[in-house]
Amino acid sequence: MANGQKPTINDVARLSGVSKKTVSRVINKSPLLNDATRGKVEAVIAQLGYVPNLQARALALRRNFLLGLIHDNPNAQMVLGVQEGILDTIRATEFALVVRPVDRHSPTLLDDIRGFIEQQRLYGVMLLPPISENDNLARMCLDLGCTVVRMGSARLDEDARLVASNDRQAVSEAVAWLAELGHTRIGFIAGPEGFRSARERQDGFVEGMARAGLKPDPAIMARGTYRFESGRAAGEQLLSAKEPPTAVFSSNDEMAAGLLHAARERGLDVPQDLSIIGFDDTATAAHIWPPLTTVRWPIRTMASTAARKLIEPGSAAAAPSLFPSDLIRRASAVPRPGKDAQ
Amino acid sequence: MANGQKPTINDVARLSGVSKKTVSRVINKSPLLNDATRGKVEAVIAQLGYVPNLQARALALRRNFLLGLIHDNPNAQMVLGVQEGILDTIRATEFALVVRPVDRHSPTLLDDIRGFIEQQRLYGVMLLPPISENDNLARMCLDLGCTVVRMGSARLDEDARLVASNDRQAVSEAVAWLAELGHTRIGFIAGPEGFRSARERQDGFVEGMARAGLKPDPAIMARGTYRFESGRAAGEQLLSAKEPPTAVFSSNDEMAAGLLHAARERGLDVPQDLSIIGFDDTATAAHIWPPLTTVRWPIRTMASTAARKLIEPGSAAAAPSLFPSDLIRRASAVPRPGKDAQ
DNA sequence: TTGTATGCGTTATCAA
DNA sequence: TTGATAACGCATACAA
Repeated sequence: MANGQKPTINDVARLSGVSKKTVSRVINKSPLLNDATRGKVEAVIAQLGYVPNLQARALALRRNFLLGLIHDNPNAQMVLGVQEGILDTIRATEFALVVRPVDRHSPTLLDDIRGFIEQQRLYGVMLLPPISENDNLARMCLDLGCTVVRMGSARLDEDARLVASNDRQAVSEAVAWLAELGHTRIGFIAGPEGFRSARERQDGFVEGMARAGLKPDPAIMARGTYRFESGRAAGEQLLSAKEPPTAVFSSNDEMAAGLLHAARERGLDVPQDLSIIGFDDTATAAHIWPPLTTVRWPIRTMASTAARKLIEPGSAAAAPSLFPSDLIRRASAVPRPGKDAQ
Repeated sequence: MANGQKPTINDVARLSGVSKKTVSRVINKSPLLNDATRGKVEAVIAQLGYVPNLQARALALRRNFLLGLIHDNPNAQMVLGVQEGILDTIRATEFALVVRPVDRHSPTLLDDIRGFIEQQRLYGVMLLPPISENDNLARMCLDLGCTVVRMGSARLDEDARLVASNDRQAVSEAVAWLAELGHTRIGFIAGPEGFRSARERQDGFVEGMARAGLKPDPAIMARGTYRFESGRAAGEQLLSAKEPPTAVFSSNDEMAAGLLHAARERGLDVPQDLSIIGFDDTATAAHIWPPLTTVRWPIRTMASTAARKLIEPGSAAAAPSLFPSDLIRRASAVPRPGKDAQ
């Protein structure tokens, strides 16, 4: 405090006439403390505007107060939702959120992340899909002595280290909805190979078709990369089939937007000639025309829960790890035209 | 190293038979060091997998290695772009990026941010619009002993603390482009009052109109909130004017998407009946139909530069602080129909 | 070119 | 219930 520096625990101790250790006890809310002393010290703390030095605490405690968010995710809305969810949990704590976008195609991915965790000595990390599906990565983080929570679209780890949506069921229900609307020629745009979410959604599609008594037709199924352009390409393929679909489920919104463009370019009217359902409920979904019927999963709540699992490993297993999704019904999926007339 | 702990500088010193200080010199790349000693120590470091403890360094150096990103921004794509830009710069350094979404309407905004900076003892912070326009906030960060760079849409601080686009000029050019396409009834959707960017864009509109010899007509100008719904509402207002516009500049993409919906609901064809230009080049812009002509500013480069200014205050003033924007010409703005026939 | 003693701000140990 | 002293891992001042 002497000069223009920030006050330290020593300043507080001196001014309140107690030892450093006593101040430390006040900071750490130790129960064995005389109320009078506590009050005295707290007054000085307030008066000085003293804030404990987190780096010094980290050193002495041999632990850190940093949570890492590691991701390689093309969906900005989702990443930001996750950040907000994590903040919901840690806002009132000493933890801070450190972000690290990575490139999943980098040959040095593992080493990069290892270096990051070691250098910053993270307390815990949250892994977002698709890299959350990498078991080696998760194991490495654990070996580095860092708690881990993986966000995914299926049970890809034990409860304490998982927050997941149930994509299979969600897609199955979306397809059931299309069937309910009278559609029988239902197409599908898959996500990229190797993505767990892509597989889950595909399984959900097959399951939903089966439940509706429908048979998936490979002629109106295509694979995309989750990107807009791939959705457009897949759309061209599907729509040029001999017997084109009257409805298509796209494994994410961005590809659904691409499909919409493909339909427009062929002079088709959406939703009259073609119903579309997407997945993710990104900002785009509500802003395109027609507004897109899509699957929304509770990103923010999941992320908030994940953060709690990270900083309270004790209660981690008890917190929920599976979260239900909702079908958001907008204007892009309508009853099959002429259905009533049949 | 003794037990299962991470190796420290002491372990390295002992195993390589030198003092701690010598190891410290190796870590810090001190020039006055015998090459042989350096090699010997580096070998031990590699063998042990030793990583210096950043918290201990922070304590000894009385500085930290954390950069903060403080924002209350509705545009996810932009925030993520900023994060990636900052990472481009700090990836090879010891710095980490800590994020803090805030609520600009919170009455305790200043106190929240102060607590955050003090607690984490940030080295520097980057402020995103619209809160970057808050002079009191910027000053507080500075007073807290933390370097600051503000991202904005005009010169709102000195070079060392600024990365900005020139929104006024960009909008002026966009309007010039509409005029070139033959439009004379050009409408405008403004951003929310109190936003510097909104003012700059409005000034740019007026300037562009003047340059084209056109007079802005208040009957086809409206104010929005930068959100989708406000764009739709503004659109309804503009399009129900006695003499509706044949082209509209919207102060951001999201409102442009809303305007598009309003046009559709009135049975108008975009772009045949109405040309639209937006601002930001968000993901949505390319994915709506028709693809939106819009203004793109170099977010990632700006953020990367901002990070450099933060961590190298010396060269900060020298780095560029004003960045040019581009008009991305897509399909939503076309020549005014019948113009040639006139 | 290298080493010794000391400090950074906090917590843990153990005694009072 | 409190306090003196020694860590925590690293950097700086000053010597050698």
